[in-house]
Amino acid sequence: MEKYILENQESFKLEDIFDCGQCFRWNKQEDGSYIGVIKDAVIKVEQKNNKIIFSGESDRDFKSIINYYFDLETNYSDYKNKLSKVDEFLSESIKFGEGIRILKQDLWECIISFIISANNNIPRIKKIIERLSEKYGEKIVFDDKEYYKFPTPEALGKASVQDLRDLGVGFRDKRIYNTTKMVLEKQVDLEKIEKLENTNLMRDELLKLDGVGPKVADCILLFALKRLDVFPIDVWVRRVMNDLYIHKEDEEKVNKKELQKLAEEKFGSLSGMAQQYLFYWRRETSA
DNA sequence: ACCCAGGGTCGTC
DNA sequence: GACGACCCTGGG
Repeated sequence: MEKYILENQESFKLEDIFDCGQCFRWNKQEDGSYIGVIKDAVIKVEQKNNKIIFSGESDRDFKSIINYYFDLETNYSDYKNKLSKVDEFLSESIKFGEGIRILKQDLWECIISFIISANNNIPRIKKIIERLSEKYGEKIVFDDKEYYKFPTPEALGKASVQDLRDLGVGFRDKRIYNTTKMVLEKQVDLEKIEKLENTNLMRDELLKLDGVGPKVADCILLFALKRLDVFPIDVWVRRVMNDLYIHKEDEEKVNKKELQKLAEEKFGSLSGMAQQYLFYWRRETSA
């Protein structure tokens, strides 16, 4: 068992990081710690006073996995200072979600996870991803309990449309099936996407995948490819942006272009960060 | 029991 | 560009 301890780490609260909607595979334990699977490693994180303790096992360098995944080279104070100056709403939302960090998640896992997220709710999304991993992912034993890696494209490629439907993914069965095929056949080359410089070129590639529309593409860009200039618009973001800035009676009539433009003007290259603070704030504070 | 919404996308018009 | 359909589950 390896351990890695951080002291006085700025911008790091487990609840904020794991409950802000960016990831689906971290589960809170009874003692307040969280356990999750990062690629091939099961990791446990606990936060006590000013210490953050990571424990787990991995073939790769434990510290570098953590440093990378939790984006520990980035200083979030700079982001927060800039965004807090935008207006009182941002300042308020940042105060609420001060411990948020944007995780650098696996691209493939992120693609499938957000295809599943379409017109779905978070508890169900998490359950579906667990079932997919149990059935098609490799087993790992940690602390005498069983965990499962997220399935590789090759492993998931063994599932038929019907297999997926039987697992409870619903109408997303064909989308997952088709996207897996496209990735396996390299009609969309994930390694190439990761090397692209331009956000729009990356998005164009992602949009070729079945089940990936503008919203899902932007989530993938933000949560796996670390593009902070995107602004994923879902029902919650539309809601909070309308309440704060637009004030239309019927929030469904707020169009996406208007919101994209507003985000670009107000948040610019930090739009993705702003989106997370606003989303988390609005979702957690509304009954 | 019934209705509705949930981190949208797709096919069709 | 607008519109309905779409699996399933939890909550009112």
